[in-house]
Amino acid sequence: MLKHGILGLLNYGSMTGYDITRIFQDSLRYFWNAQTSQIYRELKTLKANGWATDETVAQTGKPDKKIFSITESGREELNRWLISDSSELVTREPLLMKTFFRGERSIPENLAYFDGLRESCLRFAAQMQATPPDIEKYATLVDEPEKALYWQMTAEFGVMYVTMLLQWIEDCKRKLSEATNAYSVD
Amino acid sequence: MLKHGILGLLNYGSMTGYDITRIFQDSLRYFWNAQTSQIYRELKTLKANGWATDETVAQTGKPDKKIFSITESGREELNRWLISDSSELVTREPLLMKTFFRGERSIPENLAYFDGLRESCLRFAAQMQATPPDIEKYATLVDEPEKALYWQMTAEFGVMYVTMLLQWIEDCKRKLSEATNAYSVD
DNA sequence: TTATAATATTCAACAAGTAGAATATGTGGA
DNA sequence: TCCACATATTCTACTTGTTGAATATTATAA
Repeated sequence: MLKHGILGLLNYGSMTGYDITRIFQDSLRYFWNAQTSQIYRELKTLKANGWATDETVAQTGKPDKKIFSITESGREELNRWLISDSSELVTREPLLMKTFFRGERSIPENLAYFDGLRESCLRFAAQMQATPPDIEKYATLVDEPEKALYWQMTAEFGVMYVTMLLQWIEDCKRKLSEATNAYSVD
Repeated sequence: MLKHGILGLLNYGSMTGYDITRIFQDSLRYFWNAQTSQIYRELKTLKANGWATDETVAQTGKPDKKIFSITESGREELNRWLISDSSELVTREPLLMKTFFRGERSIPENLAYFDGLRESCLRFAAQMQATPPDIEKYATLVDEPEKALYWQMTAEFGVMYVTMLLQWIEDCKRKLSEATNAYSVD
């Protein structure tokens, strides 16, 4: 999956591992967390598969860099991936795993747990609000402006997701308050 | 994470790898996909860490089984995990990775792509509707009925998530229709 | 002068997840 | 009789993701 994400970026234009790392941090981080080390490793795999080539460029004032370019075979692979069937709705939701087993802890502690989640959501939402300009920035990467449409969709997913999460958290807290009232009749 | 999920189940009562596999398929599959081979492997790790013990029980008419039980140290680990900070909102959303790069494909094809996603969501929603009885079934596993409250929360997350997804898909399709009208003026 | 930030890449070790087959036992139905 | 099914576990090989450090160059600011 990360392989194909990188291939997708290279398809916009040749770039270095460093560029890719920054684009991930700026734009794709909201739905995919990639470590620098993993990006460089996948670039090697891409090259080994013949999906990309690299060229070392000496620079003055900066370390040398390796510019990666997608190959024809890489473009084919990208499209193969895009048209492949993917009814993969279920990934892993660490959040829910931890919620599922919270019966072990007290209701007040769990209320605090949900408050913590709420803060994370608000931080995330604030970051989402702060970053739309980045999408504009990378829009210069592509030739046709319609492509930015799909980027916008993923950004909107982020907004909807965090809104839903906040709603869910409120529902959970309400349930816990009701449970507190129900179990502590004094 | 899977380790702790298994630990959480063992905390409800001693059980075999086979039991755990079925519980994952019945109840936790909606937010965590676990392979049988992985479950058995993690059980070995749990034992190696001293978090669980196992006892082989011979059966008549069925193969022998290994019943795993959580240890005191395992309970401590479970609680350590539960109280540990986890502002891990961002996992990986393969769905969005594929959406992000759809600019490569035509608008009609992408409309079909979203229709496919919609079908997956509807299937998922139908399955969600069909499975609530399973939660009731496993409710007999626990001593205190309040614990089922948290299971219900994760189930409701599933419903809200799929509802949100369907809404998002409609929004995306609408955007694409508008784009079609905008770019093909004839 | 010294620290630090930005640029740029690499590596080792480990943990976690995927894919798929292999093995074994007995029941119930066609 | 033979097949499918439920029960129950194991294994190999591979891919992917995590952690954290190491290395190198130059500009800029304190």
